[in-house]
Amino acid sequence: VTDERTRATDQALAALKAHGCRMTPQRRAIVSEIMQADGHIAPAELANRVQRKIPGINPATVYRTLGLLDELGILSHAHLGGGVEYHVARDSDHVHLICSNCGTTRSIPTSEIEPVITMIRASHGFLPDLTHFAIEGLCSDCRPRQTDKAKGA
Amino acid sequence: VTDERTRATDQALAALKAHGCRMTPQRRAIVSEIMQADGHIAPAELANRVQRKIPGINPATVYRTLGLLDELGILSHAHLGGGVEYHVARDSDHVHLICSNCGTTRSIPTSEIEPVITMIRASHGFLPDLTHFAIEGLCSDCRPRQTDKAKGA
DNA sequence: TTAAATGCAAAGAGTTTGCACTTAG
DNA sequence: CTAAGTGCAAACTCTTTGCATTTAA
Repeated sequence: VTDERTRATDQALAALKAHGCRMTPQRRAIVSEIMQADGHIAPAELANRVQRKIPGINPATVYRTLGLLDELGILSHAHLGGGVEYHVARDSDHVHLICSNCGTTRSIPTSEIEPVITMIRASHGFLPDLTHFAIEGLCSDCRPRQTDKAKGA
Repeated sequence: VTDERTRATDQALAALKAHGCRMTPQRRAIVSEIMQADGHIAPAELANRVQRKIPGINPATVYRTLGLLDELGILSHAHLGGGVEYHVARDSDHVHLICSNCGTTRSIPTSEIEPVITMIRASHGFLPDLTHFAIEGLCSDCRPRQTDKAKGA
C-alpha cells in the first residue's frame, strides 16, 4: 500500500510540474498527506495533519493547493455529511453510504449501483453522479428487522 | 395553496403549543414564513425573509426555532448543494436532483425511485434515505446526447 | 532574476452561545 | 409572577482574499 501511495504522490507531483507549477516543500507535504488519507478527507482536517509535519505551514496554502489539484482533475470533492471532502479523482468510483444512526460509513463501488443510474436516466433523463453526495440511511445493524417485511408500518 | 399553507402553519403552531411552547410573534412569523417557502429553504435565507416582515427579529431566534421544530419532528433538514436546508417533515418524500452544469433543481417523488431503495437494501443491507442528500448529475439539457448510446467513451 | 508561491492577517459567511432583558401564560 | 423566549454581542468554525515577503527555476 505504501508503494502505491508513494507512486500516486509522485504522479500527482509530476502532473503539477507538467502544468507548470513549482515544486515546494509545502506542496510535496500536502500531496503526500492527501495520498495517505484513507479515501477522502476534509480540507480542515488535512490542514491539521500537514501542519503536524510542516509546523509553519498555513491553512490558506492547503486550501489553495486543494483547489488547484481539483482544477487539474487530480482531486475531486464530494459532499458528505460533515461538509466537503476531497479525494483522489481516479478513486471516485464509489458511493458513500452513511448510517444516520451509528455514523458508520461504507463505500460501495459505483458498478454495483449501475442499475440505479440507468434507471434514473431512463425515467427522468437525468444522469446522476452518485459519488458526489453521500447517501444517508440505516445500515444493516441499525435497521429494524421488521423493515424487511413491513416497510410501511 | 394559500389555504393549505395557512392550515400547515396553524398545525405547526398547535404542535408547538401542545409541546408546552409559548406563542410569540417571532415564532408565528418564522413558522408562517417556512410554510410559504417553496419546498425547502436555507436557514440564513429564512432569517432574511423573516427579518423583512419582523424587522427587529434576530437570526439566533430563527436558528433556535428551526432546531426546535426539527426536534419536534415538524421540520426535517436535508443536505443539498449549498448546505443544510429545512423543509416540512411530511413533505419529505421527494428526492432532489441537482444539475452540476446549469444548477437546475428538480424533485422527483420517492415512489419513483422505490426500486433503487429496494435494490440497495437487497444487495447491501442498507436502507437509504435518498431525501436526505441531494443527487448531483447532469440534467437532460446539459447531458451530451451521445451519452444515451456510448456512456463509456 | 522574476514570477510563482507562501505566510500573515483580516475579512467573510453561517452558526452557536452566554447572559441580561422582555414577555407570554 | 416566573420561567420561557428574545436580542445582543461575542465567539467559533471553516474558508477566502489582498498584500508583502520568500523562493523555485
